[in-house]
Amino acid sequence: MSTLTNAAEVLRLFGSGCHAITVTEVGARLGLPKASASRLMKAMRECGMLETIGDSRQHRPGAMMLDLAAAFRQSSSLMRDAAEAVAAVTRQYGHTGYISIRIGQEVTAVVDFEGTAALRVVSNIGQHLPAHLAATGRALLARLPETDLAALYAGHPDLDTILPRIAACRAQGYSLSIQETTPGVEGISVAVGDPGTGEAVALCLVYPHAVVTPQDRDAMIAALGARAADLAQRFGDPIFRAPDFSNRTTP
Amino acid sequence: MSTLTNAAEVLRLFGSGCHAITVTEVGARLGLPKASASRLMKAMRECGMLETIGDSRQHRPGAMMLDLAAAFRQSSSLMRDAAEAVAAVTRQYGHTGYISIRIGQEVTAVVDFEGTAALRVVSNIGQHLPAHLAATGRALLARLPETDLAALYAGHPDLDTILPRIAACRAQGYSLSIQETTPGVEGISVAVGDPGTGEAVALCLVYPHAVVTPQDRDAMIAALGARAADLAQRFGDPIFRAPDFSNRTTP
DNA sequence: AACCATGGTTCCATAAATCGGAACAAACGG
DNA sequence: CCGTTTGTTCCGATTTATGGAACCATGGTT
Repeated sequence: MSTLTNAAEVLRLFGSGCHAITVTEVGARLGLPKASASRLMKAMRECGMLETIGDSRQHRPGAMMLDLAAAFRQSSSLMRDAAEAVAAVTRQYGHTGYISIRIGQEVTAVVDFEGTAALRVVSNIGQHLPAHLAATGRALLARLPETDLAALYAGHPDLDTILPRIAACRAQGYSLSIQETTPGVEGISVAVGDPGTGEAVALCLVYPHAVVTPQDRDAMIAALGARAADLAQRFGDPIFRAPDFSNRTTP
Repeated sequence: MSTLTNAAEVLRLFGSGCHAITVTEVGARLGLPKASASRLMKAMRECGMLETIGDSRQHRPGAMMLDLAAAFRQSSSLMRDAAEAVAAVTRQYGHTGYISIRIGQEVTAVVDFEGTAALRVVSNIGQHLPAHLAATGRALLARLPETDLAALYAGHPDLDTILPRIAACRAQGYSLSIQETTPGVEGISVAVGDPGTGEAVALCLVYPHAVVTPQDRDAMIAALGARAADLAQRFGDPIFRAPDFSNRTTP
């Protein structure tokens, strides 16, 4: 294994809920001798990929990662415009909004806008969720051709539940999640893509389940859908389908 | 130069306003033969540090950088709590807020909260500014002992302007920036640190110059100062000084 | 359609980096 | 103060990177 690969493995350790690591921990989790872990992390510190927290032995990603994440977001006009669209809807309704992308079977939030309502959901950027268990994920999966979707989830234990659920999202043009990942939290999502780059993003609004009536919800879905439709037209997305309540299959 | 160093150099190219690069461009800007640039970037792609945009030859940072930036933010309870504090003030006044950190002579925004006011400033995370030209930067510089400050700016052409300006910030306990980096935009900032880790962050509010009266401004400075004072007490920051309008030296 | 120009990849011998075990140093906790 | 845990340095053998040149691919132009 080369240095670069090992460095990437170290960085990957920060993936889910891990904010700080030590040399020993890296050695243990990657199966590296501590000499190698020590040398590697020293090199990573010296080039800015890692930094120590204060002068403790704890390491976190270097501050340069802030710039890289920003570059990632800015690299796609779809993401920029989608963020702008969600921000507008968030301001209109006061509920937290964000945009997500799918990577394989997972979704990650890219940008978020905290709501202003008294009861609001605080979203957590950088957290991965199984795509089929999130509104954003299903909205994105619904964009895949049936064959790709089947291939992606081939052998998955819940395959029989997943496919029809995605199909329903495809038919109704939006996706809904009621207290699925977090108790009391409900979310709606609509996806749009850019055929020029092959990217797709999900626009999403989350709010406390208790404070929103079905009528409010439909209004927000329509608002999100209208913004997404605008994006779809501007980017020439041939897959986008606007929310259609007559095909509603969710409560 | 080792592979890791070169990889870091490549990533650093995304630093300021550059969202996408090609193999040739990397070769040119780093002075690498294109064979090396090609091999390096291929390796970086394979380990997730880079990805191509669509199937073009443009590269951007890998999606993993989103997680790393999130880990960076979450690694510090000071940053987390400061973000929470700014979010509260942003909701209260409707103006965009963010927190920044200083790295050498520069400041970078870490988290931001977009305002809700009709006229609002859209902040840009991941953008570097010279610390002495930003409200956040001066608030952070004012935390340095005079000797460290002088050392940091030794030989700087504007040294004679910078030092007194920082001293003024130190005396009044906050920092003000009127149409300094962006026409029509005004910002206020207060800094607080965590002696445990040696970190310091600046809390900041930005808004259109025209819509805020001096009275409003003082109220917002006081609100920001109160939140910062709370943080300072909880973290045991010995340097923090609350805003003191009797020492006011700015308009 | 053929061509050129640009940008990207592969090949190869040389040269330089990494590898892990073990000894060493530092920091921590009791 | 000492034992324990954690991190760093040293070393030659081995693996890997390096860059020039030749080789493909792509897209635009005549």
